Amino acid sequence: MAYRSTERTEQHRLARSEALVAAGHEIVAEQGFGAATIARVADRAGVSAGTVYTYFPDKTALSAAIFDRAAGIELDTVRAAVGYGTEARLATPAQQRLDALVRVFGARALRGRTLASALLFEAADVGVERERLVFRRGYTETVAEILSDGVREGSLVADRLDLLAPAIVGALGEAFIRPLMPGPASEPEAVLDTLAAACQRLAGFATFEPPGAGMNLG
Amino acid sequence: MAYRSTERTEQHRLARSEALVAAGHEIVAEQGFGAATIARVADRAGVSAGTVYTYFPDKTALSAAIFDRAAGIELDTVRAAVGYGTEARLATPAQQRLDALVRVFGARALRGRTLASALLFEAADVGVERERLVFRRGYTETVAEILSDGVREGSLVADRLDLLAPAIVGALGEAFIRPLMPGPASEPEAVLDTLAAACQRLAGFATFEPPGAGMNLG
Amino acid sequence: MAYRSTERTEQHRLARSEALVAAGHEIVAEQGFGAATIARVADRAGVSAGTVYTYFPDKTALSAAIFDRAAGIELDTVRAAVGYGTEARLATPAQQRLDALVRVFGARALRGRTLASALLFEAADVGVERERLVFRRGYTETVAEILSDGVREGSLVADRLDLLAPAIVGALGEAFIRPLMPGPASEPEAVLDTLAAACQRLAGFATFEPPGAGMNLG
Amino acid sequence: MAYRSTERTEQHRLARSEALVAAGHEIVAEQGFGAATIARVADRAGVSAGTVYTYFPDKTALSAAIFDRAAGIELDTVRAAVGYGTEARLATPAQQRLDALVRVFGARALRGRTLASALLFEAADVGVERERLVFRRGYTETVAEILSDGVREGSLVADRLDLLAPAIVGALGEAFIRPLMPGPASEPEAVLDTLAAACQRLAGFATFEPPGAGMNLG
DNA sequence: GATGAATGAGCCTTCATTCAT
DNA sequence: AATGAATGAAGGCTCATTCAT
Repeated sequence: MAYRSTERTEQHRLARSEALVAAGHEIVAEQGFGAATIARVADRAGVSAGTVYTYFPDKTALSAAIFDRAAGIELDTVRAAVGYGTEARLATPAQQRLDALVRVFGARALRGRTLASALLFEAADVGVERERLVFRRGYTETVAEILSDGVREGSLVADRLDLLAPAIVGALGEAFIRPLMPGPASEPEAVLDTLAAACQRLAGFATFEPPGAGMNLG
Repeated sequence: MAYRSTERTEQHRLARSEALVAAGHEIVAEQGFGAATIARVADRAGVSAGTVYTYFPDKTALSAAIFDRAAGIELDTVRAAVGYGTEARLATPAQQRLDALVRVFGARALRGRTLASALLFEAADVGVERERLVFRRGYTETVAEILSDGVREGSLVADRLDLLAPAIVGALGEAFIRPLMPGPASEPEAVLDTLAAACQRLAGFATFEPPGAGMNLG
Repeated sequence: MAYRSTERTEQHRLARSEALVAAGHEIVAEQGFGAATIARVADRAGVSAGTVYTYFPDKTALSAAIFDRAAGIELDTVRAAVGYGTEARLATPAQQRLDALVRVFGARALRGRTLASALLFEAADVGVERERLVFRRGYTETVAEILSDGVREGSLVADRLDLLAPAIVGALGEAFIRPLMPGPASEPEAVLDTLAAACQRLAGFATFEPPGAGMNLG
Repeated sequence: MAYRSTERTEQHRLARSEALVAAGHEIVAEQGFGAATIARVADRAGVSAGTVYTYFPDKTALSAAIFDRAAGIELDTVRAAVGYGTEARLATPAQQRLDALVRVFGARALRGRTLASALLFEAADVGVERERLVFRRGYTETVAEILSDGVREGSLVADRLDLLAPAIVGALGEAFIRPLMPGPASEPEAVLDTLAAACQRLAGFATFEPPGAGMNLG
């Protein structure tokens, strides 16, 4: 009766909720989590501040949702690029997949530094910190899969993947995202090349000639 | 007389300023930059909030000064451990010095996570971000010196030290300070060993047997 | 047909309205008027917040209706216990009826403190305050009837029943409902006995031996 | 140096704090605790809202202070009227002192109903509720002292003073403060007379001829 | 120079009420 | 008649900054 809801309505709810998260995503990408106040997010979504509370119980939940969306997109892109979790991935040598991972991650990070920094480093809500853990674990698992594939295929000798994988994730985050040294900015290409090679060494692969993009680089 | 007076005054100014920065350092080490409000710093220094503005034009400047002090101490300790900038450093192989750097840095970071996290990651004032750049450059230069010493002594083949050095710094920061994966926490010793080895590889050194503490570890 | 429809509609209206008030009653009994927000009441009644405004012009009116219902039930129970307004009441001595009133009131209040407190004391809407007046008048009239019956039967000498009756009501409310003095809590039985006796004196009856429950205690 | 504080300053602090509490007192007396918001109190004290937090840690503390002041004045007045805690009190018969208590309490309550109601009944902050307990205990102790003096002097036979005393306090509060029955308002004098007599009976004193004011009635 | 009280903008959150559907 | 999303005015609280003394 009236409203014929649960279809149109539910869709609307999702759209609104999505709009709020999208607005938050934009703000975080531009200015970091510190700028993502309830009022600002609501305003950018074209909605009043009170309305936010129809969709999220509190700021922590909104922040977490924003983080989830932003980080999820990043992680999915990287995973797609290396065939994470697929059978098909084994058709490509592990070393080449690590190379792809570094390049996809790096290219995106260099393009959107504020966002990358917010996702990886910015101190924020408890909600964000909780999600961050999940997100980092996701990256670490992705790297770990590649490394253990490498071990299995014989191209890599390594123990303590539990320490090596996060170290690689860390090196990536740090090297790509942190504002690099002032002075003549290196061209992105050179940065990518060097760090891809460094990660190969870090992982323990033998020297590697980058193959040109053989996979989807997102 | 006038001069004298000015001198005394100047000394007093310095002492006060120093007391404020020291108080801030303590607070940041205990609770991060988020807790270092003007009122709290002034209070811990035994001074009124208004007085802070006699010594620093605004909060940004105070935060920057606090950062400088805290980060400076860390950097100096690491540099002392590897003989940065001294003639004497050349008596020790580069690879061994890199090992020392990793271990000193890591040991301090693991001991004082809040401070380390604040210095490396915590979102903060513009002032802090600016200083952070300087600080990271300091580390990078320290690593770079070791690497180029290695090249000179023939133990290392590497170009693009400008990219390699920050990658090493980044890997260190990330791997030591971020909350590691949930699950069984590795013992600090194992962490240090593994990361030291990984950094050797990252740098491009051949495999290395850690030598027992041959240098001052601060 | 038209009439029928109207009747059905009217019945429906009443049912809805009643459901809202009942929901409010529950909430007030559990958590007081402060918890009886429009949204909460509507939700518990299985109705949307907007719908409330179809039945009540504003929150004040809803609160008043809730109060009316809750207080009405209490008052009716007490009145039934003392035969208020019936011919039959005169078969029981006034003093014994006052005893019954005190015990019924007290027992219910001790059992449901939150509700009792909400009805008697909780600061609330203008609407509630207005109804509270009616409610208290109801109690006062009940006591007054007993007292004047007592005068008529010769067991009591009193003028100014208009002042005596509310004083008795007040003593009841206060003594039973307010958190009693800290320290060893008296057992409910003792409290009931003592206050029943005190009310006898307050009313002006001679000493009275409580008779065992001679009336319906609801 | 500068400010020569701790004398002038401390005095000023006290004055301001006092001004805030006084402003709160006024508001509560006029409109109850519900109206005593931080902003409103600050405004009436001629101060900004933020300033309140210089003097009170949070709203609970401010409310408690307001309550303390208002209730303290009332209690002190009543106690002075009955010689509470003094040796001199024993010169006056207990029954007469109870009479004085009722009249002083009642007269003040009838003069300032909103305040009395706020102090005795209004649901409010945790801070207020906590203080209210103390305040009620104060009244109860005052009544209890009179009653036990009466027992000692032989004019009264009573056990369970622990229940009788609060019942008297309750009766007073209720009968004087609650809006009495609508209709022709009784003259205050008659109300006082009747309730004073009722309280004598409630306490268990024999009939008593009111003596004309023999004590300070505040 | 030092003080520290005062300020006021800004943050998160709640809730009675309205209105297009 | 019913819906329930949206509103916007409060409310409590924090903190960098100013200024009379």
